[in-house]
Amino acid sequence: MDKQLATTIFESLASGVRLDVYRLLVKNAPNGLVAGEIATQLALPPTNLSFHLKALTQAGLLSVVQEGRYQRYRANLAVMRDLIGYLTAECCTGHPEQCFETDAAAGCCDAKPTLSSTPTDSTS
Amino acid sequence: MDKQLATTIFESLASGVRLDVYRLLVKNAPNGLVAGEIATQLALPPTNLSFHLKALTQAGLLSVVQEGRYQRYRANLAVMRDLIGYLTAECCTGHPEQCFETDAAAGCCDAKPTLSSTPTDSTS
DNA sequence: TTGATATTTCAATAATTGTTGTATAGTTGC
DNA sequence: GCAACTATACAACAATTATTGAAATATCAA
Repeated sequence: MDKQLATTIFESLASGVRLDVYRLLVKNAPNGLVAGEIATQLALPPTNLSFHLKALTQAGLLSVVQEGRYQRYRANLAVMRDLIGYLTAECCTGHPEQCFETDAAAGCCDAKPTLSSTPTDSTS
Repeated sequence: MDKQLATTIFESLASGVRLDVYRLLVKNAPNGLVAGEIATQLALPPTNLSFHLKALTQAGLLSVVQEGRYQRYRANLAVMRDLIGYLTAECCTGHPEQCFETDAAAGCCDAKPTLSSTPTDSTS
């Protein structure tokens, strides 16, 4: 994970449409969905969906395989895991006691609710 | 965390400049830095930095307090934690065995390297 | 007060991104 | 071969975002 890739990934998720697409595929992991199913569920014109699927795929967030005349898209969860690592890897240098309490992504499947509402200190 | 906020946060990080700023402040949590220090470290014109700081702050990723004639910016780690939860909360419905292995954000401070191929690059 | 410092706001411009319709390419089944 | 279906590529236009310098606001120090 380098800066260029991280920026590309954030750009990919910085659109309501693409965020919907990505989350839909996270929810439907690991089977994924074919393009037409995504278009139907999100009520998007195929041209526009294709534009956004391309962006997500080029960022590495999705992978795609051909199945006959269909294209099946899947969320690439490992990339998200690496992105989170990139954001948090250097945090709080010299002050570990102030860090994330996380557990964070463990909210997935392990369903540890320890994090959802606990505020750290706060400034606001 | 709703879709609008998540999109705003991703937009905030979808710029090389803002990603640099945010990571610099994560690294310098919890003390934060004043605007001039950020400008110096990242070699940015103050006008441009102010533009990006405003975007990050409005997204909730940073908080700011006035210290005399300085403005001190800090990364709001709780927001990032919630964002990660938003992305992963519904993943793999019905197929938990295919999920994130994470641990992910625990890379912070706990420094469990179990998850990533490449830990960091750290050059901005 | 005056002058220096720190940061933001404003306005103009440059650059990028999103959406849509039409056209194209590949797959299936007859 | 042909026609129907799935999806992507291209082109035009609309909309948004990034960058910069000049001016404004606020604080500090004498």
